[in-house]
Order: sequence, then structure tokens, then C-alpha cells
Amino acid sequence: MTTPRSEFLRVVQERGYMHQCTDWEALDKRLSEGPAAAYIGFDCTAESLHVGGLMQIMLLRWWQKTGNKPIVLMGGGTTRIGDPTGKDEARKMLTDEVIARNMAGIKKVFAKYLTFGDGAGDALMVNNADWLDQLNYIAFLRDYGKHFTINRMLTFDSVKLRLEREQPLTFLEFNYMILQGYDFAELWARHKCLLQMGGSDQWGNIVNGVELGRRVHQAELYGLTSPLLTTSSGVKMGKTLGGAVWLNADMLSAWEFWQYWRNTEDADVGRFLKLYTELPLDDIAKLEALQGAEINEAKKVLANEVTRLCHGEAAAREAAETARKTFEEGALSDNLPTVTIATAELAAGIPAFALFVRAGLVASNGEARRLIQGGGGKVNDVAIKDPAEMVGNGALKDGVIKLTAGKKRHTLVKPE
RNA sequence: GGAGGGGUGGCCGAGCGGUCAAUGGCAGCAGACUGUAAAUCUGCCGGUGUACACCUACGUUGGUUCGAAUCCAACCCCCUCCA
Repeated sequence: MTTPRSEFLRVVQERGYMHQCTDWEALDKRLSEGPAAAYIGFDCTAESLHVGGLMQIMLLRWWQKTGNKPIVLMGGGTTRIGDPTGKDEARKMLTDEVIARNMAGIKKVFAKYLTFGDGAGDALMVNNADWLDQLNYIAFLRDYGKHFTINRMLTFDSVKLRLEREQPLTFLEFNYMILQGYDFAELWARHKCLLQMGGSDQWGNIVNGVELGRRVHQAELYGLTSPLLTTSSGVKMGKTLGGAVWLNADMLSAWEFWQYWRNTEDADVGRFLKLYTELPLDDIAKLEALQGAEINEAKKVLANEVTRLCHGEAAAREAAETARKTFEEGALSDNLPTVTIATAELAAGIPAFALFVRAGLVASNGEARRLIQGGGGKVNDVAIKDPAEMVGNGALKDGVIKLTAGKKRHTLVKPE
């Protein structure tokens, strides 16, 4: 792989976004000749995307930054089918209402990363339900179905895996890749979109689209996939204490989001800086080279930058400041997650374990008891011994009670 | 359609009449050590009440039994071989 001439592919190569490409040389040649349109599809399976999809968003952002037109494809139609890729069994069918709600949630995040509009380089958002929902079955089979051989479809990993494991693959799911291929061809026809990007698991689906475009429209289309990201410990990215690391603020606060990145393993810092921030590579190299505890500075930069992109400058600064106060000064910060308790109730006193449950730091009374008995529960930074210890107004300091579970999870309790 | 094997806690995977809330591993949580890292060591790891208890749980529904994840029957689903 030689150094690309096009700016976009240079970024892709240098920053580690590249896993596979259908024709790297040809794509480079094409991109160096002028702007183009590319798309990435997002199925509407949850109310928000999580960090697993962040790399794709960054790809679109770079694509736009390097002078090209990004297209965000919402899978309003394909979500009704369900992508069988990488799954052992069919996913539950989502109702149209759920899909619509999910789409509304997912849409929000893109405005933060892309500039939408009607201009040449402006991002465009489309929904494949617009063309999939009214497909005529017979006409579709005749026009497009004839280009897919079962023989070939059986060779794709997503299908092969199911067959080898002898897990059922329904005809419904089997059609997913055809429809995704059709999406690509359709986006070429509508918007001269010549590149589809996606995670490495999408390779088969993407290749289908490339071939379909060539057969139906004699178009030269390209596919490019990004690596599946795991942490250095081999864990798939995107899990945090509470669950997935969502991108939408109403599902995961900016503070928790910032914390997620701040807690990156040493070995991942450089890689993540390249993938999830836009810092110049020279700067990243310097940060990456920090040794020992120094590398914490790099983690802060990482958390600041990623949070700034996703939640905005103010939220990032606030999270950083909250962290500084909380962890470096050991002081109280107003911006920690907060729950309120009725004044009268607090005055009467609440058992410590119950308070931890109320604060959302643990899921059950039993868990709270175990946490406290294990020495992991603190009230105002002092470990408590007895789960049943009453906490009341006497614990108020500056009008709040600070609860801590373990070393990193803090919540403030305020009377109201 | 016939013969056989199997469905166990988030996952993998033991258990095959009581001592089973169910061995073990992974994941997770906490403590120690640190740097809000990794590795390591230790504890915890269904719920409610914190002894004892009770509830919920081993595909579903019934049955046998003082007592079942364990035995029986029917049903559902998966797998293997034969047709």
C-alpha cells in the first residue's frame, strides 16, 4: 500500500481506519481527481448509537473535511428485515413504532459531527425506507434478483457461518444483503454515491453493492471497511459500568462519557487518539510517548477531545473540571451526577444501603450491602462499615451528601 | 416419517432424586498494590429480610415422590444419523 495521493485516503491510512478496500489504487485515483459522495448505513436497532459506531461517524467527518459529500443512510427499511451478519439467530422483529423512535434518536448525533445542507459538500441524510418500502416484488426480482446467484451468496461469511453452525437462516434475513446491495446501487443512481464504508463485518454486504452497481448501472463503485475495534485486553469496545457507551446525552451523560475515555488503557491511548480525535499526528505521537503516570495527561486530552466532538466544548470542559476537582483535589464538585431526596425523608434518616440504591449506584439492596461490607461504599469520602447506618441531615456538607461506590463512581444527594 | 443426542444463572460449561441458588472458567463489582492504567493477589457475584428463613430460577406444562435441575408423560425448540 503506497502513500495515497488523495487526502482522504491518506487520513484513512495514517490514522488507522483502514481494514479492507475493494480497490485502493483505483479509489485513490478517483478521489484525487475531485470530490465524491460516500455513504455509511446505520440500522435503527437502538435509540442511540454507541461508541462502536463512532469510528464510522469519524470516517464520514473526515470525508467531509477532505472536501467530499457524506451521506448518512438511515436504515428505516432494512431494520425491518434485520441484518443476520455476525448473529447466531434472528433478531426479534422490531415494530415500526420502535424503528421510528430509534431513528429519531440516532439522527440527533449526526448534526454534531457533520454539516448538513444543500450545498455540494454538505452532508445528506436519507432513509432507505423511501425506496425499499414500495418495492414491487416481482419487478425487483426481475431487475435485481437476477444479478444475485445463490451460489455466490452462500459463500458470504454471514451466510456461511449460519449454515456451518446449522443455525437457521430465514429467507427474510437472507434478503438483507440484497437490499443493502440495492441501497448502494440506488444511492449511486440518486446521488452518484460511489463509496460505501462500514465496519469490517459489513464487507460482504458492501461487496454485494459494488457488484450490483456495476451490473445494473455499469458504475465503478468502491467499498472500504474499518477494523473491528477491541481494547488491548481484547474486549469489544463500548461497555461501561452501566452498559453501552451511548453517544446521546440523554442516555449517557457527558460526564460518564468523558470518564469512559479517561479510563482508557495505556496501550490504547495512541490508537484511540488517532481514531477518535482530530489532533495532528505529530501531537499524538508526543502524547503517546509519555511514560508511566505521565500518560494520564494523554488520556485527559483524549477524553476532552472526544467529548468535545460529541457533546460540545462546554460539556467537555465541565466534565474535565469535575474530574479535576473530584479526583485531583478530592474536592466536591457540583456537577457530579445528582439525585434528590425529599427534605423530610432525609431529616428522618435513610439507611446507607437504601441511599446507595436510590442514588443508582447499585441495583439492589443486597448489592448495596455487599458493596458496603466489602469496604467499597463511602459517604462524604469516608468508608462506612454498617450497611444499615442511618444517613440523615447530619451528613449534609454544603447542602449535599456525597456517595461513592468504589473509586470512581460518585453521586451527590441533595435534599429537595 | 424412523433412531439417537440435547435445551442449566450475562456467556461457556458441570451436575443427573435430597448435603443445589446449583462445581469450574470468562465477564462484572469491590478491596490491596498503583497512575481514575495494565498485570497480580483477595473477597463478592438471583431477590427480599442480613442468624435460621422466605420467594424466584435449571425449555414449557403436568405427574411420581416426604423431597426433582435430576425420575415419568406430553408438548416446543435445536442437533446427529437413516428415509
